[in-house]
Amino acid sequence: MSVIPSPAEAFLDFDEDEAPGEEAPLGRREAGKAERRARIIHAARELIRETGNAGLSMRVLAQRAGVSLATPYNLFGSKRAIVLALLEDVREFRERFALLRATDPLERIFQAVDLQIEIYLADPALYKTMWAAVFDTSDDLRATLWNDKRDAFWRGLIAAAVEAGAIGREISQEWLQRQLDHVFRCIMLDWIVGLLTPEAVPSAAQHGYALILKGAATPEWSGPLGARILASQQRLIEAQGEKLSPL
Amino acid sequence: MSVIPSPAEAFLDFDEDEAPGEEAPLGRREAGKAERRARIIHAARELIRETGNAGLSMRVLAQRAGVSLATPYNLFGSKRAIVLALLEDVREFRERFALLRATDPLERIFQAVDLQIEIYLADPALYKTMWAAVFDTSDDLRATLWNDKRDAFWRGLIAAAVEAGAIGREISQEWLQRQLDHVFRCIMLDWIVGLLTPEAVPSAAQHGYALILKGAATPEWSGPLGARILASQQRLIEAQGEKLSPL
DNA sequence: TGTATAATTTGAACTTGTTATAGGATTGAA
DNA sequence: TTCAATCCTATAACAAGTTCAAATTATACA
Repeated sequence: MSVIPSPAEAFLDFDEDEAPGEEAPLGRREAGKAERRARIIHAARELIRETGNAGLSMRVLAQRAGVSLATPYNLFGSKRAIVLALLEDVREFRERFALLRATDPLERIFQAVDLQIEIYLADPALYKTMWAAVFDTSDDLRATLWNDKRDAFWRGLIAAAVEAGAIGREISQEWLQRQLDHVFRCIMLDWIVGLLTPEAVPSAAQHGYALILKGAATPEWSGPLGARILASQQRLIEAQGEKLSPL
Repeated sequence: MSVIPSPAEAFLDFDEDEAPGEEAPLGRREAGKAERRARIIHAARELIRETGNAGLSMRVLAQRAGVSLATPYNLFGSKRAIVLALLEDVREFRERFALLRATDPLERIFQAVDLQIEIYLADPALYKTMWAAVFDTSDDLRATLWNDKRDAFWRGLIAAAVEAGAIGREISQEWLQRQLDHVFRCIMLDWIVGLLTPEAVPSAAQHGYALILKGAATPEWSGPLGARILASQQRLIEAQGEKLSPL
């Protein structure tokens, strides 16, 4: 019985356990499969970068990858699964985040958000299609993006803020994280459909995160967050004045 | 030159100006067009209610409406536009909201959110497909849902809260509304893909709105909002304990 | 080593949203 | 009433995602 590996699994394989302890029994069949899979992923990256979202046709992809049209479906399951399988940025994200040094636990959260957005906006063609796939409601691949590693990272940041006394202990960390994620996701959505200009995206995220975090913060930490709200909305209004009104 | 009316226009027509002053020159051609349009809308409603999201095929829809396959495209433009044209709930929403009497301006916001959610959850088949169309990023119908009337209503609620001294005057009302909307939209998204059980949806919305509003609130109004955060997250955690973990 | 079995690629076919073309109906003017 | 212009409908076709039966290949076992 062949099981189609979810993008999340493929992603997990990539991420940490690079321990090559159990690669020995890789028969010729598995090796070929892995190579085809890699070729498909590679071709998909190329095609998206070249032609953008709409340019990724399964027939062109199959031709480019040197396989038949049905093979991507056997190996990944659907077009959407292929697009989501491109998401392996967490390694890069972790490396770059490790370089940041912020003592303030809330500052760390904002830096993480900024970094995430910077990565996405640096490669719009790729990540716009990827995020469009996230918002595709046709099939049931929702668990893909919110994998455990990603969750654990953000929950760690929030837990640190609680430990530092920035966020009240009575606040549910799980739901705080979730509401923050709502803001992040919708900002990505507004970005890919053009309701937010790239310049406004970081400020919009800062603004939303600051609002929610201030709602969850202890009184002592409320002040800086209020200042951050004002600063980010100032940037947003200014950017809006220059460009056409994005709303 | 025939102009395809956007769903937003059709929606606006429906909403307020029912003044039948200019219906006289409705020739036989226009009358037939209006009737076909109504038949298509009616058939779309039926089909979605019967078969759910995936069951709405354009061929079946055309057959059910007694028109040719091309007619819905001529009259509406796309399948997505038809689904979005089903959105005419604002009249019902306004009527029911007018019945609510809350002196507290923030309470009014929470009641409006609850009411909105109640309307959506009362007809899951229809509104799940409708919201799925909202999150469809393929074409450029994004301005449809966020029409001026809807915006004006919510902005009015926020402005009233500012006037009452509940929300700081230094807060940008436009961006506050937008961040609230982010939470609302993502909660709808989580609902339609099954990440949120119907029972959890109202509490999740209350929770998100309370967090953001507390972040924007004046100190005097912060206390009740904090209580609301705790109450809603309590409900969420309890609901989570009963069901399978929705995350 | 040879063969049976299971898994996997493949090319064709199916479904569905969308569009181009051709034919037909409606309106306004002579 | 009749003619011409215009708009609309319907058929067919196209493009893209997805699936299915058959061929092909690798593995397991004698």
